[in-house]
Amino acid sequence: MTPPVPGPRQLPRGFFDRPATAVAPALLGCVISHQTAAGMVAVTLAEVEAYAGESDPASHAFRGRTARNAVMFGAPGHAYVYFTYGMHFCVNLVCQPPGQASAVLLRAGRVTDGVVLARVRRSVLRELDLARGPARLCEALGIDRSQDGADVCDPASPLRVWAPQAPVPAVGISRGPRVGVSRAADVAWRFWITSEPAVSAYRRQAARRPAAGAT
DNA sequence: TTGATGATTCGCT
DNA sequence: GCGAATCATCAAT
Repeated sequence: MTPPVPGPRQLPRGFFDRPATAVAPALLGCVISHQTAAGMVAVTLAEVEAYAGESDPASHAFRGRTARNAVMFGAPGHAYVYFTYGMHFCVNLVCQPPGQASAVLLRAGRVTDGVVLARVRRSVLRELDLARGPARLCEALGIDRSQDGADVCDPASPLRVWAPQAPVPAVGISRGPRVGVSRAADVAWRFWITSEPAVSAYRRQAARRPAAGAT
């Protein structure tokens, strides 16, 4: 007989072909998986941030297209991976049609498959901390610059994203200002699952320069 | 070519 | 709570 519950469904490209602020909350509860020679690790997303693109002062795309952010200007459903602070990687999922550089930063989640491998990569004891933070999430999944541009909608891709087993109800989602950004720090484009402990701690970035003309 | 900075994390006080 | 680690990227020279 057919199983009562179908297997996980990979998210179609159309899912990402809309504004980042719409994609971000919809990604909560979804699963990102990375298959490598060492094995498979999957993370159920608990916290994300939306970046609107060239109109968003906090986005890497704010100053226009460069070699680093080129993937964000491309087709939706691709991974934008960048290197920062001289030692960390962070991963985004590109939204909207080519030419519109919006994306969703994957900030935190719970490792739901491949815990043993994730633990080896992260060398931390607490399971809750394996993917709690954008750079930690990348390290647990084994994501680096070689995944920049990966198509997460391709069934043959090592990096894929799956629909949640059960959708997260809207009432279970919280939102607030984005972490670590000094510009556009007032918009509430960070989304997380309220009841989920595997969410990164919020730290406000010291304002570099108040908007021109401020006191 | 040079200099400043960062969508962070970790360890120490 | 504070600062070091550590370097790709980008604006200015």
